[in-house]
Amino acid sequence: MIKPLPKSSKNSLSVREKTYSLLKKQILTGQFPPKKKLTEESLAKKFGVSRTPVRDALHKLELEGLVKVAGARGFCVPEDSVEDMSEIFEIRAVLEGHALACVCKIITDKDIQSLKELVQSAEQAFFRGKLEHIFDYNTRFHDLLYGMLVSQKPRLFSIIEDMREYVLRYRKNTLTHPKGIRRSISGHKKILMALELRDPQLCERIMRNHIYEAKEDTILYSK
Amino acid sequence: MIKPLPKSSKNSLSVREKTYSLLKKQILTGQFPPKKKLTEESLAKKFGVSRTPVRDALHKLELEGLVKVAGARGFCVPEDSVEDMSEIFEIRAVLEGHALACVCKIITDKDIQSLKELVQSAEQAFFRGKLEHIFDYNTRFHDLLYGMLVSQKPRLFSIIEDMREYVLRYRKNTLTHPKGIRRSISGHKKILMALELRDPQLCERIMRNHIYEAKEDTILYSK
DNA sequence: GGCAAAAACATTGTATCCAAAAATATTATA
DNA sequence: TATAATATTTTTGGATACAATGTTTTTGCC
Repeated sequence: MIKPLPKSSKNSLSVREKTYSLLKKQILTGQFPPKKKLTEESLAKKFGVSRTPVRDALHKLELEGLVKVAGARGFCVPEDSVEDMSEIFEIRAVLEGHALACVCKIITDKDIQSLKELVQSAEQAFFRGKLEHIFDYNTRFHDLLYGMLVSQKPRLFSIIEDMREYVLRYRKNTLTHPKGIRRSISGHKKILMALELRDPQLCERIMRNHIYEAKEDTILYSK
Repeated sequence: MIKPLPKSSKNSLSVREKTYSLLKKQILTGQFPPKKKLTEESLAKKFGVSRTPVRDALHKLELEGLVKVAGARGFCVPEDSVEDMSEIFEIRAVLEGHALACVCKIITDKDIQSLKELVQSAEQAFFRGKLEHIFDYNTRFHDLLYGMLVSQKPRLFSIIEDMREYVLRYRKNTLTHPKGIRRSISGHKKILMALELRDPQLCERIMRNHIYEAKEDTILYSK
């Protein structure tokens, strides 16, 4: 017998969702000069949609801190601020420290192996001078790591994702500096070690430290 | 000479903001049965506004986890789930632990004194059997504590606020049980002690523990 | 009566409209 | 010319209209 159909999962994104992710991407890749006012009308024209989905997107992005209200009216991309970035990294350190402690309780040997391979690939890319690949390996390392949390701790996962996304644009600078790369790779090795020991407290400490290092480097190299 | 005017700060809330907080309040006080579909139209009629601000409010509340998409269409208040609540408390433990460590670096003796008075008031209310006041003292204790963070760590503050708000409805039960109250008050005393010592790491440990206790009690007494 | 197709209905998504508010330009006056 | 009052334009907030898409009910067939 044929089953009663998988309930037609909607595969086409709504205009709102498309507008939202497009706008977000453009903001994260620095397409809008900070402080410049974003008007609904012009964005709507740019994306070929009406003001409604643009408004929705702007409001959602405001909650994420990617745009903020400009004076009494309208939105703009906020200026980069060290304090702001610092705070985000601090929150990340605390949350991801906890997340790694959770992960170490459920991770399999196989997953650890995959992570190891990613670190090795990053290291090889570094030695071969392929600095532009390192950012990707880095991202995949973290994605694989936290992907294990999605089902058990969906909220923790999504807050972490938001925060990482937010600082992504700054990180791109850091991870082209040899010193930043070396620190990052050695940090990942320590993480692997802590995971292999399945020691939650150690995991937490190591991850916190890893992110504090990332914070330092990001502040250093974004100037 | 008269100054060029303080730029007329808007004091009247927009319809959207009013709708949002009204709906939120009603959800948090359990006015909508879980799983029942919330339709924009009916809410709009109920609040005497159009669908637009209701839609905005629903989308915002979705991000906070106070409503979730129901099937392919519309929203509903999610059912209480122990896993969900547990996760929130865990995140709170981690974030508020960090927050207290931050607070202990900037808190004044005067603020510590105010906190002490709040704890004493709560204790007296407990001895006098005024259980219904304890919840308020509790809230004021936390408000005063984290209020010190607003300017320096606005994001940390607002995440913590969201999480606390989210579990508020469950806490109300807990804090009418004598055992829960006793644990809560003794937790606050420990927090004060750690603050007086200005020991960040101790602060973090104590606060984490305090919130884990709250989690246990909440799960226990909400059944 | 039970099931499937289709029609009717309900509800959301998107666009547009209008009014209120703010920013900007213009004019009058000193 | 500088400033203040006022008119004009821009832009947003909120309501409404309409289209698209689910959902439910009805109807016809076996």
